[in-house]
Amino acid sequence: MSDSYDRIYAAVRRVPRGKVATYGQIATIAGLKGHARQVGYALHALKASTGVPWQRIINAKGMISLGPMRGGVSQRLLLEAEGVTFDAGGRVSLAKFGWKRRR
DNA sequence: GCGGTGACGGTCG
DNA sequence: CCGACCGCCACCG
Repeated sequence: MSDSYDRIYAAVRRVPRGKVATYGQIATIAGLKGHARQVGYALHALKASTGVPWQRIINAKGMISLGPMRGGVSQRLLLEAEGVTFDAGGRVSLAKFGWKRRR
């Protein structure tokens, strides 16, 4: 396990329930500013039983980056279970659910 | 060690 | 508002 991944996971854990964060935001918090892709890799390599709320991480468009058959559907259900709503286009309102990091 | 790929982001049209 | 292009960089074969 690399320290970078650990930081990413730590950043993801800071996202409160019912809120969502973008890859770029997580990357910044993790100290990997501009390396949003690495965040994606880190989460993809993440196992289900790690306790990391990976479902709260979405792209800048407010949409689920995962393909529908790659777990995206599951992610959406998890978010809706937390109170996050999706519009007709399958997008989340970042203005309402976007997490504003506090320190 | 090289080249292609990707859970992305920002800009341009 | 939405789609297309380019840029960045770590990971995998």
